[in-house]
Amino acid sequence: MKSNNKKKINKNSQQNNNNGDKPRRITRSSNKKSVDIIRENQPLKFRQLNNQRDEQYQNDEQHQVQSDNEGDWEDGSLNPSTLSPKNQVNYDVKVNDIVNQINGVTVEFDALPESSSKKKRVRRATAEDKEVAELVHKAHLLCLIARGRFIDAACDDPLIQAALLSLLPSHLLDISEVTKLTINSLAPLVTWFHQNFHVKSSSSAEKPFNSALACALEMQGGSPEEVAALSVALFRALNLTTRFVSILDVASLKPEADSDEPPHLDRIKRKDVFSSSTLMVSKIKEEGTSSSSSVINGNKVHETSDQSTGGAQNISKEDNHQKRKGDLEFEMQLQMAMAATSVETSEMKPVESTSCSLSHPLNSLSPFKKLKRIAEESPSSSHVISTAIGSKKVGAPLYWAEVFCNGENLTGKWVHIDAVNSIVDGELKVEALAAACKSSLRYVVAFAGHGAKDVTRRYCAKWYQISPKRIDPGWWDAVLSSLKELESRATGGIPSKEVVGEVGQTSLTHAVTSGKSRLSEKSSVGLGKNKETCSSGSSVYSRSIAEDMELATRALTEPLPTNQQAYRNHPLYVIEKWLSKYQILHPKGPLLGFCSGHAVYPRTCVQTLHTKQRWLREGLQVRLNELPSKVVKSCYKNRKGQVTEVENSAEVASEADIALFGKWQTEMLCLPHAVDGKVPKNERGQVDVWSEKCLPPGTIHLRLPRLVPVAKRLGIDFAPAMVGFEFRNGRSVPVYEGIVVCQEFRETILEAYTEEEQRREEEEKKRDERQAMSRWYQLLSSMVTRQRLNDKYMNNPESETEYNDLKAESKSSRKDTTDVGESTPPIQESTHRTTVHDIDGTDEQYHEHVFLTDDESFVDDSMTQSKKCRCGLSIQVEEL
DNA sequence: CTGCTTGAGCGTTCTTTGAGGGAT
DNA sequence: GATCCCTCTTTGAACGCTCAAGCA
Repeated sequence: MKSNNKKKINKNSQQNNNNGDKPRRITRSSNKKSVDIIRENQPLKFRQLNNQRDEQYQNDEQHQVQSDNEGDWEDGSLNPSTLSPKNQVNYDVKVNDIVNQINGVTVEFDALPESSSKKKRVRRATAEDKEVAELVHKAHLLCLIARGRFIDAACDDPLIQAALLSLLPSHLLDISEVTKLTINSLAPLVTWFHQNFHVKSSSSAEKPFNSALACALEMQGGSPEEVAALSVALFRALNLTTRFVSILDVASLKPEADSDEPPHLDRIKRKDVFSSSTLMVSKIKEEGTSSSSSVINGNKVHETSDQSTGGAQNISKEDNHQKRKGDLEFEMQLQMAMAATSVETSEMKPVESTSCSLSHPLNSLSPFKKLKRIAEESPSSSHVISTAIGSKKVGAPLYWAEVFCNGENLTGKWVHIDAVNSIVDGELKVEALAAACKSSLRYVVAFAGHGAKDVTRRYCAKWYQISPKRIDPGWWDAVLSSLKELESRATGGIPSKEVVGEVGQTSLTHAVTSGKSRLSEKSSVGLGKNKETCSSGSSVYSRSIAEDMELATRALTEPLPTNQQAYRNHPLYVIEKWLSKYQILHPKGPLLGFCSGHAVYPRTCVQTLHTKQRWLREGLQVRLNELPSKVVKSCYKNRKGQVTEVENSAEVASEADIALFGKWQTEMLCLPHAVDGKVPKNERGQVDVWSEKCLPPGTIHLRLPRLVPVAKRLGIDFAPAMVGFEFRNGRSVPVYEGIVVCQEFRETILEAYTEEEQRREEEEKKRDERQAMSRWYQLLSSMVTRQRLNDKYMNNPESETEYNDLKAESKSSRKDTTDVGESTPPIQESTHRTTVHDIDGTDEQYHEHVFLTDDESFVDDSMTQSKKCRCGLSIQVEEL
């Protein structure tokens, strides 16, 4: 531990010294150094360290500085940040004092800590932080999926659907009879909905979602989530195949990503959002009721403010600024999900008249000025209703609908419909709008039939920016796999088995055959009665597969990024600049374009290079006459002990270069075949068994211990099998496991090994028994001796001489028993003659009991032996 | 505002095949 | 004298990734 600390300190100190403006280290390695500091009049500067970890280091450093009693010199430094704030007033003096105490010298400073504190200390997230953030991210995702499924189910509510239909003008009802649905045919419906339903304040966060939806229906307005859900319900009521789509505004995968930015930046961002032309949903001001409308990007957007209702939505920044915003969002979302799901089965209560005014605010739009004034308000005094509760990402489109239009393409098309903002087929606008509202488009999930499907690709043009912010795809796919199946069944995407067979999508075949869909009757009514949905499998051969292909195509046709940084980890494209040391482009083409003068190639051209030795581990060898694809400098030529040899030796230095080869330069490993029972060995007389591929032909690796003596005894040629390395005692040590022998000796060796192991086990068993016997004998002898001595001396205090005799006898008795060691105890050899001295102190005559073997008898169950003395005394002895 | 460079911090990867002394 | 066994000590440098700051 101590050495670890020392290491870290040294590293830290080295790094500090590398920087000219960094603190110099006060070291105990030489007092002369400290004197030199004065002589050269070089200033000492200290860096302000803020985090706890560094304080720990500093404490350790101080400790080292002050503990002069230790034998060897250790590096140490002094940092003023460990002083209390009060003490920092006299910082110079105090540090001088401390240093004086240590070294007896004077140190001058030319900088106060304030100047060095200008540079902010970067606190990096630890592995634990990242793990916690990932867990929060996952849990939040699951909650949001649950929430989405619940809303999706609410959209299938027949009462709500019926109520919506009752409001719909009769001429719009005809859309349900359209056989070839197109975007144009949807436009009037969306326009009507947009004119009649608006985003406004809502106290529904604490209500069951069905009740809230009914309330919003009656008010013809509600939260963005409710309005979007109403649009989905309307489309479903009209027999249109519809999904409820949501951006899962989930807590960041990166630790502390939300809380790093200072409050003033948050304020600026929020202000920007409200002054931006992309505002789409309302911001609620605490005082007064207002509504507003604005025209954004050609789309008319209504803004409605209302009395804030407190509760979950009233999130004061002052209250929460200490908390991680992502966690806060997660908690709020969790509360909403819990509140909503807890009453899932409850009856729909009558809508309260107090919260659901019968007056329609359709014609009460306030002027745009009002909105602007709201935006200029201090955020600390305002309360924001966001679709992501507690989120700063106000105005971002988070909920919309997707309607399947079978008349759009050959196979139909899922069409984005944001009825809240009256946007039809605006899938390309979503990312830009979300970005404008500082919202991240990490997960876009479509819900239908209690299922869910990730459709992020449809709305995301720059996947390379999104991908690093998402959870591990394996976990995400596993979570969605069963939900995707439900969604596909509900939207008519699951094809017949024959069709699946044609397409070759075995995974979907599995989805069909293993179908455990619990698609409710209600949802099937909402989704399944659509004529186009029920069209024959031959025409709609597989909606789900077609969509998967569409999304996959988008993934492969991403436009080239315009900045070269984006190519660093881009999944599709690469520029040579960002290749790592062991990578190369092969083949170098096709050229896809240029970015800042750098040629762009497909990522598939990137090949990983290895040394010849490294390829051997893969069971491959570099072909003869192959030239290295790349030569890099060895980073290990100057390792300890080799420095002097390597110095000034260009020849050796050139040998230190590492020749790298690509996989295309290799072939299957061709090792010499075993001949005449001889195992081909390497220069070390062994076989490196990195894998089975590394075994010479005709040999076999026997991974058993203690095989070497067996093979030696049988005279069979073998080689130790080295399976890897491990670091032990500060160095790399080869690890051997078993031996390599020719295949023909396999059975012979294994038989001999089995016999040898049996013999060894028997010997071990005998040895253990002997040890046990010996130890029992020692124990019993000690007890008997002790008792005899007690009987003889302790009950009859006598002279000092006798007492000394007692001690001497006791000592000799112990010695005797010790000397017996592990030899066979005499108790076993003496014709089973066991002696026990009489412990009855009342006997005047000393009697030594003798247990003869003739008087022994076994007690059946307890494995004990009964022994009798001629005097009548009997004892029971456990048989060993 | 965006993109690039640079530096720092942290985690991961790669490296690699003992020597000496005492007991038996 | 040969052989076996135990005990030393507990890598560390380079690289990759990410982020922040500064600059153009």
